[in-house]
Amino acid sequence: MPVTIKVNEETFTPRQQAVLTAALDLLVENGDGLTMTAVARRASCSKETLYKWFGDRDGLLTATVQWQAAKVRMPVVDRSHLNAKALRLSIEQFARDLLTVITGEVSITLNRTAVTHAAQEKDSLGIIVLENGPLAIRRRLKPILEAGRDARLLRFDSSEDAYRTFFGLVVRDVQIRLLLGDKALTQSNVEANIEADVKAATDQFFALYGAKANP
Amino acid sequence: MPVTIKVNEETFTPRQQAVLTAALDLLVENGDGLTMTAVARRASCSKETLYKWFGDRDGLLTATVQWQAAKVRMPVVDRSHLNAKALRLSIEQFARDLLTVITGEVSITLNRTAVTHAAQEKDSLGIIVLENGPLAIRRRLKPILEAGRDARLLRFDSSEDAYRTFFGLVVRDVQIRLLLGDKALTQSNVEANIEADVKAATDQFFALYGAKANP
DNA sequence: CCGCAGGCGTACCGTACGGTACGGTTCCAG
DNA sequence: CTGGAACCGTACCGTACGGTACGCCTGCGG
Repeated sequence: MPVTIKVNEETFTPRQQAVLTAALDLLVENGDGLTMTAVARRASCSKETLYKWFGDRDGLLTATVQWQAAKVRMPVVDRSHLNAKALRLSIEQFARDLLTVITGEVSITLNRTAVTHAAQEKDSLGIIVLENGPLAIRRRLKPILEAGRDARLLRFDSSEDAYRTFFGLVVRDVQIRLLLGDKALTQSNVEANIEADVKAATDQFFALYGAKANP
Repeated sequence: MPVTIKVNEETFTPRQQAVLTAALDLLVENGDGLTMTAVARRASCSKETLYKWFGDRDGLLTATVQWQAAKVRMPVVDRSHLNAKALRLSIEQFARDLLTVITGEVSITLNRTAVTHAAQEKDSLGIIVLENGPLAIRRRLKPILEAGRDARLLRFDSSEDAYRTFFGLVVRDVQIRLLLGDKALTQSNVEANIEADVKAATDQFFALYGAKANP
């Protein structure tokens, strides 16, 4: 059984990327019903090629998730002159990005796929999703938070705790409800409220961690 | 194809409950690999009986989730004399219950199963899990919050928003990381920190919604 | 004692799908 | 022009699993 998982290798030929796009499309529209035959037909390639390129079904799945997750790129925040207003805008931007990503159809599909995968003692997809989702935001947000603390604009002991509180304030129960297919949370319904939610979460975050807040 | 989904009928004979217990055990230990043959063997019953009782595989799955989810019962909080201390203890208790439930192995399994199910345009399991998980807590917490507001101990416009903020402060990124199989979050690791997390979340909740907090 | 309903165990069927093999085509190097 | 590498399309294989059929046993009402 050829494994050849190219986890840390995101270089795919255009043809391979076309295959991955087809796989992702099938994943999004058809739910979990991703079959090798379907991918081959959709991408107009042979199954043999799929197996040559990706090893097995898991390899194809991993490559798809890896490749797509890596495409999520958050805007870099200017950290040079960090007054109160700029900090607040940065935080708001992170909240907006986070909400936009997790409510997107692709993100929901990828998270569902990874959760399903994790239910079978396979945690590779979960790690990839975590790494490119929450943890990516954390890596980018933490320096901002610490810069804010250095500038006496924020107050906290652990930037890790501050980040996780931020995550909770922003995401709340939206992600789990979307993953569970809650019909009351249509995507348009959520998107319409993103701005209000962003503002509310940012207000609450500053209420808890702003310099003027109680220690 | 006999359907006979007994969604609002949680009366199962002891023999049927033994079957459901076997199904749940298999689900927990074997992940997604729940096969009718395995359940029949584990429960020492025939597949034909399974199909007679539960219709099909989905029916068995639904009955299992429904039956188990309904077993989660949260303690009722005394609402009669609601001073500040009692309110705080109640809130803490809800936070503790919520964290304890969602970090439990059974809850993780059920949520994973429901998410997997939702990836196939089947939202019945998701609804059941939602209904008996977050929404059950919401139903019980909201009256407490509103009583707290009536007693001038809390301040908020929408009890819905207050509840969802509470959920976010308590759950943060723990649930999604557990569902994705994050190895850094072993169950024991989380359980050891539950008390500290409960206190922190409650503190933050009161900082945001306590009567003395900024409007 | 008889008959039958309920249920166990097992054999069986059909199908879907992962994975492989193979012939045919295109394209490029020499 | 020729050999070969890459790849497409498709046929094929093996297996796992959902669902059904059937034979047998047990308990119980009459």
